[in-house]
Amino acid sequence: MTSTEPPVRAPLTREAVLSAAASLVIQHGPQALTMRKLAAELGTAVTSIYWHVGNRESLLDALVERTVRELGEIRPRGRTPAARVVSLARALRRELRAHPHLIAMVHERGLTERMFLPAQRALVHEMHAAGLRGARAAEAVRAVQFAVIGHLLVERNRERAPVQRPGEPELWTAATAGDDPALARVLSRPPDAERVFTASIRALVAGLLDS
Amino acid sequence: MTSTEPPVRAPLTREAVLSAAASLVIQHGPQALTMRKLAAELGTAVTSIYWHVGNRESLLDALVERTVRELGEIRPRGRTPAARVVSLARALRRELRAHPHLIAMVHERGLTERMFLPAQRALVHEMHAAGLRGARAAEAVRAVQFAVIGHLLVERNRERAPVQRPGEPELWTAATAGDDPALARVLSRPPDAERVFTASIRALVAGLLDS
DNA sequence: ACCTGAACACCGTTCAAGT
DNA sequence: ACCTGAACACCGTTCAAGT
Repeated sequence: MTSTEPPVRAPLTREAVLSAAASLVIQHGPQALTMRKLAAELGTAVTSIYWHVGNRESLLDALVERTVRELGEIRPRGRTPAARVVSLARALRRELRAHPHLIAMVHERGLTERMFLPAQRALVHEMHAAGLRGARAAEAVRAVQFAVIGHLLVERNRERAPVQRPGEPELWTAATAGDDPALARVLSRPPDAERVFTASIRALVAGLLDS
Repeated sequence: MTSTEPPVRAPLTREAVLSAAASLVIQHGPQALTMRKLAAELGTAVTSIYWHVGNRESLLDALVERTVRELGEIRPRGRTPAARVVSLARALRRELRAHPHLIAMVHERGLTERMFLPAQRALVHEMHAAGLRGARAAEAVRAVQFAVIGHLLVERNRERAPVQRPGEPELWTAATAGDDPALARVLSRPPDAERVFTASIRALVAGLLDS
């Protein structure tokens, strides 16, 4: 006798809103997360969302909280402290690259430091093992941290805007490269982000640990 | 006899549109650059702007072109190649920090590489002077470039979202710092971006040049 | 306690119409 | 060649009203 009623929807919850929001961001990027699209996705009125999460700002805050909480633990590998720091940095990069959109949102909402705390602890441990202490160790930790985040931001951006106008190719010919055709060849091609990252971190850590 | 006419406005030009757009961005940030606010600023109808610059996308493109073209030259200082590379990086950072909003737009529109070309040439020169050539030199150039851009992006973000919740202070106590109170003290305070940058670049360049 | 539609003040963009 | 207002399809948010 109830078969002609409108379909019974599961009652809207804060968690359901957050999950739908996350899936929108993961699938179509942050700009796809509008209150109206979210409501459509959930099959509710736009205004219902407001009752559960306040407004768009606090929705984003909550989403970011969730992402930070869910970020996995990372374990260093390798024998020397330098190798272990490099492995931490690479693992961190891999972890953060898993959900680039969400990470971007974390960053944009100023929670990057907080997200980095577990990694920071591990880094401190390795710096101590390498014989650095106090302000020196702290600065080394921060240098690695900035490098990881910085490279991620640069990469994310390259991926989002791959078309470089006029583009490097026509700008690096053998003539402009100080008679170094091999260099011209490498610089005229888009960089391999992973390679640049690994090389940078190795050099950075080497420079930090022996001086 | 023409004194009661509406005030004669200088005819709208593409340049006038670009200048007004730039000033809006510099003063109030990229989100303040809406077509309607721009029209209000110029005292014209919104739609007039479209005649001169096409649409919002091409307006941003043109704005970014202009910024890139106006970026000044940078000269290396110092005696050793390492010192000269560090000085290039620091000058670059200072230059880019002068108009953070515009630089952010350049980056978001994928023109960062292009903007970096003059600096890239100078860096290549120094890498050659330091004895690096070919792929090794190219990778070193890219590492420095990524480091400069990366640090800038991280800093810009810290400045935009200075409120860190819960914040590092309560997270770094002597107890959690592996018995290193000096380190805990440094890590519980917000980093001095300039210091971190200089230390990072020095270590990176040292690591790149001697291995 | 939860959900709704109407309404408001914003967007970018198109288009037909003016000079 | 240049400028205009009206109109369209989008935003986030508020609010009074429903159950």
